Amino acid sequence: MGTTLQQHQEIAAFLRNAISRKEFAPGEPLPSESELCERFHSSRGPVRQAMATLRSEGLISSGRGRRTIVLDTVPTQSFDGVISYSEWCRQSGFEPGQVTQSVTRRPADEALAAALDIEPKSPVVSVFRLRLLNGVPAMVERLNYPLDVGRHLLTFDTDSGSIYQHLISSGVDIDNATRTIDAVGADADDARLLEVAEGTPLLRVRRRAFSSNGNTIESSDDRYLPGTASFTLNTIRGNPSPLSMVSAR
Amino acid sequence: MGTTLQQHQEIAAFLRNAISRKEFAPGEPLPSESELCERFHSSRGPVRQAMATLRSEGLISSGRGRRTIVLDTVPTQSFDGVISYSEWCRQSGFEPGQVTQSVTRRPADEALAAALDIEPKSPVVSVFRLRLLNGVPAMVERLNYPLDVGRHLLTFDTDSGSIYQHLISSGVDIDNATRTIDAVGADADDARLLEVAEGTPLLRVRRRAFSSNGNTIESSDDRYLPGTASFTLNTIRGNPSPLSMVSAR
DNA sequence: ATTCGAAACCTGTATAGACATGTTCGCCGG
DNA sequence: CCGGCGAACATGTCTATACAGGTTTCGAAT
Repeated sequence: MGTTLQQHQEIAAFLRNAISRKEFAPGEPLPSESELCERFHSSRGPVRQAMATLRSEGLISSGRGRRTIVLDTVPTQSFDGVISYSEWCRQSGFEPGQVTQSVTRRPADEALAAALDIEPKSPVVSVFRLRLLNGVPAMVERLNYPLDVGRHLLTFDTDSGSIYQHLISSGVDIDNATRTIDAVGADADDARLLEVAEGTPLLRVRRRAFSSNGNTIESSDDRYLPGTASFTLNTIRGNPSPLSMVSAR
Repeated sequence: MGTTLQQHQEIAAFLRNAISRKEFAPGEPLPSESELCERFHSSRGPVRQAMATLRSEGLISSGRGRRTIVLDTVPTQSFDGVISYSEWCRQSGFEPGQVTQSVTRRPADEALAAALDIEPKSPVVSVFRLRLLNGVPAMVERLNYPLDVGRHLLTFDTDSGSIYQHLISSGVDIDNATRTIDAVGADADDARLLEVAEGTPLLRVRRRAFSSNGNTIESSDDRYLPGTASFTLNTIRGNPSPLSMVSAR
């Protein structure tokens, strides 16, 4: 954990911190690069690297000649928060909770096998949980893992906490993830668990997670009650957006 | 337009191109930095800058010691595509269309004034359009502009094409934008225009656009028919995600 | 043949300096 | 008082070099 930070990480962390507590007001300028160089006894490289990070996070806007300014601020999200509902809650200051409906070991059907990039009928482990936000139903979670990942869950109490944490500490290597966001109507299960009418609009987030050598680790489907969660993104001219809108047609 | 590209932009464009046409297969390695240096007669700086861009777009994953690998690829989106439905369609190979319902000049109510960061009752220009994808209803668009921006629209035929293009060529400076994504049920207008039942789940994207000196330029609300559009995002361990999930509670 | 270890290679990090190009601000002249 | 020019300053781009800390590979010793 407490590994020493690199300079550019230290600078980025300092700026993120100062921005989030409004020490640098939205709309007005950050210290100039040369000031930051002095303050951190660093050359321009690390400073610019930190700036580039903040820019790609949508926190600041800069340009030739002008001072770098702070944008009206959207909190950023760590990788852990992207993957794990529990982590996200904790980062946002809420209390996560879960009520497990089922943990199943079964052979994969066509669609799931394709999503996990394995042979059809290979064994998979599926988890079906209702997730709570401060004790109130907020999301329905359907997780699917290939057996060599999911086997760590068969002896795990899925009501006790974060599956992600458990997988990490079991040595599973998660390197990157793809999320697809759309809207669906609540099906019968969703409706019952979230205590709404069938067909109620839900925000759906499908996620596939991969290890650094390309193996698919997870394929999941989370459905949020509207009002519980929404997604926010800053995009800056000249920085291509990593969020791409895709048509199904 | 045809300004000469900087080296790092040229390298990034080359790699994006090669990746998108699968000349570098998903899952396997990109040329090493030193190869790219040779190929582009450049030092490591520009090459690493290009890599950093692709990484923040979620296209590649790299790490100390290992080769840089191509992730299963999500097309990226230019800033124009973020702002403009017409641009997005064109980038995705579809034919955009529009049927204007109304263009209105009126005083802002409380909520809209707050969203546009102007005094209540200041005049605003609102545009209400049905948008088509290859001739089929796909999205309901509600755009709102402060008068000094919107005045360019009062004499513009909003059925003729891209409002964004028109504003740009009228000299409006758009620097960054915030998008918030959630799900809502279709209201009476949505339902009528999209030819679905009231309450049908729609994917809503609210957008606020800003100039480089912080003025709010636009506040909009787009509602997509499910199946027409979804959002996809790659996130890589160690790169904080610019897409942040926010709870309303 | 198998295993272990060192060399080769790769990306990450940092330094220092140079020049390009846009913005801001103040001085000076009209 | 105002306008315009220029200096100072800001960020963007590029080069060259060095070292750190991982992975891969291949050869030598067992």
